[in-house]
Amino acid sequence: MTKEEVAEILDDIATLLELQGENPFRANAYRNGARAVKNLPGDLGEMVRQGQLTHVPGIGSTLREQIASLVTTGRLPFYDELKASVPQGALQMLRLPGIGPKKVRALQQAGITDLEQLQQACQKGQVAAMKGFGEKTQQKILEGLAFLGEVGQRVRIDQATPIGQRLLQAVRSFPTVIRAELAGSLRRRRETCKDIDIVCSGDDAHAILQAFASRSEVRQVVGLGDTKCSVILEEVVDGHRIVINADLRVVTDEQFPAALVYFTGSKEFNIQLRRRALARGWSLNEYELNDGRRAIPLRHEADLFAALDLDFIPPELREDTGEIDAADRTTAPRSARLPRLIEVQDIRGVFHNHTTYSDGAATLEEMAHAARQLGFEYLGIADHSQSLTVARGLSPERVRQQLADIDALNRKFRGFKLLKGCEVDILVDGRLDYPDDLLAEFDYVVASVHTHFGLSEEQMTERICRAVRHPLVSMLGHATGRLLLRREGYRVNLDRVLQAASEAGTMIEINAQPTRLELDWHYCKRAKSLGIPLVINPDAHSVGELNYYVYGVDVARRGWLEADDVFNTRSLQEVQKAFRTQRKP
DNA sequence: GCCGTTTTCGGCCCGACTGTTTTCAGTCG
Repeated sequence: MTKEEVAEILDDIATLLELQGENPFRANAYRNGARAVKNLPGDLGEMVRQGQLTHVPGIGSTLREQIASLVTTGRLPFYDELKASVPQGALQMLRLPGIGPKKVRALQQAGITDLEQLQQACQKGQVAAMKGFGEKTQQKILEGLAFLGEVGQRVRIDQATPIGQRLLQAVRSFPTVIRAELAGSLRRRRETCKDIDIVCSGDDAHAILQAFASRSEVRQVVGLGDTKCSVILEEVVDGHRIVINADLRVVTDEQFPAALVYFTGSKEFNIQLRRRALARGWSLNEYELNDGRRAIPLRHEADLFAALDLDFIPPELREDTGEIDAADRTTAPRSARLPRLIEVQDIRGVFHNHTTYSDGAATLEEMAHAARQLGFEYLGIADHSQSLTVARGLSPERVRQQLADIDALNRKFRGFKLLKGCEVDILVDGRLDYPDDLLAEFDYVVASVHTHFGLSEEQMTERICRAVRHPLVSMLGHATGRLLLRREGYRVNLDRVLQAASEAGTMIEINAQPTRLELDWHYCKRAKSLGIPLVINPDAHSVGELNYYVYGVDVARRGWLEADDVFNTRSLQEVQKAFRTQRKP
């Protein structure tokens, strides 16, 4: 069982305990445990066997035993019993806005155990009559039922970003607004967002909130108070209708720095920051940092960090995975420091891109032109290999033709070069889809899994490790095959894959397609610690998709990567040299 | 359930908003 699966079960247990009306702190302990497991460095099975879970904060004796049971037997009787005692419908009710564990419990005790019964009870007016409920709650449930599956779903970052940017510009243009910034997961550049958070400072909060609530893209005003407005937006992005929540919070300009930190989160990061303030007898909330006598004057976010003896922590790192310790100015000698994160302009080229030769929409020439427009020094072409017929994978003859075309084009370029690569399929047994003599003709080779997703974890891990160890493979393509919000990745032990890559000197791709965004940032951090170079690749199938590399930079930043950790920050010469030396005879 | 330079028991971040209430519980972030 993978770390992710174990973490999900612990998280489920937390939810089930809440639904049972258990002590909320006990439930929270399971959520913390889930997070701790997810962030563990290394192979969970190995750590359990070695007894290394003993010193992990957030995992005590009970969780340790339960995790061991899950890892060694794949089962946890406690979880099974808990699951059996809570009706499936209860979990679905939790997805309704405004409905939490307490209300679900009340409904269950009234004999309403699934969504269908809930709808009927609301229509008959029975829910409004229950203690603690009322007309409005009943109406809200009915509205929630109508939009279930639409509102409250997470949205990909490439879809949320343009909506957030437009909204932010609008807020900045409202009269009396002084400062405004995106906050929340969008500012932390998470792969997906549940809502769009904006914080602003201004003199007339009422007018600002009114202007926000009256925007044309607002479908519904969910809440409107003195300092805060919550709406549901409906917008079309790239031809897709997106429904997403948006919150605006208005504070005074003196409060803005503390508010921005607070609403940027993450929640776990905020808790740690607040604990740090408490530890010195201070207090921190969304308005101010107070030393017990007065609010400490803050002009910018960095002032708040400095007041707590911390270096400025970039939003992408605020996940409570060690960034506060790394930023701590009081520990001497500094054991760990915050990384100087990679930036978009550090990228000099990308390696995994398709053309009309296989399933791309643009020709070699068009792709090269677009890459030069982006200021790249080089562009790697890596079309699909022969067995991937659905993507018009290239036969050896066709791909040799492509290599000749690239040579011809390169003779025309000054200060720019097309690099010759391929995205070779990793066959079901871990062999590659081209013979070695052909692979040796490329400048570099990306190896990816596109078929047989249903293998067991053991088989898939072996399959990928074998490809990663192949002396002609330069980098592993999209490491787990996940499609965000649509498909889980295949079952694979990534810790073993990383180990194999580290030993073989094989690089690993950060696939910057916003539908994929893997290697997941948790593992980027781990890859870095193993000395594996990461490669940001847009996996572009058209000219426009070359721009996706910026989302790969987001992932890299969340994974603590510096420019030196990412292969495509190197110059053309360095890249070519590295590819050559990677292939030891 | 976890955790400990105040503690092995008694805490566990904290405020806004809503709706159902006559003073506050539940939800949310």
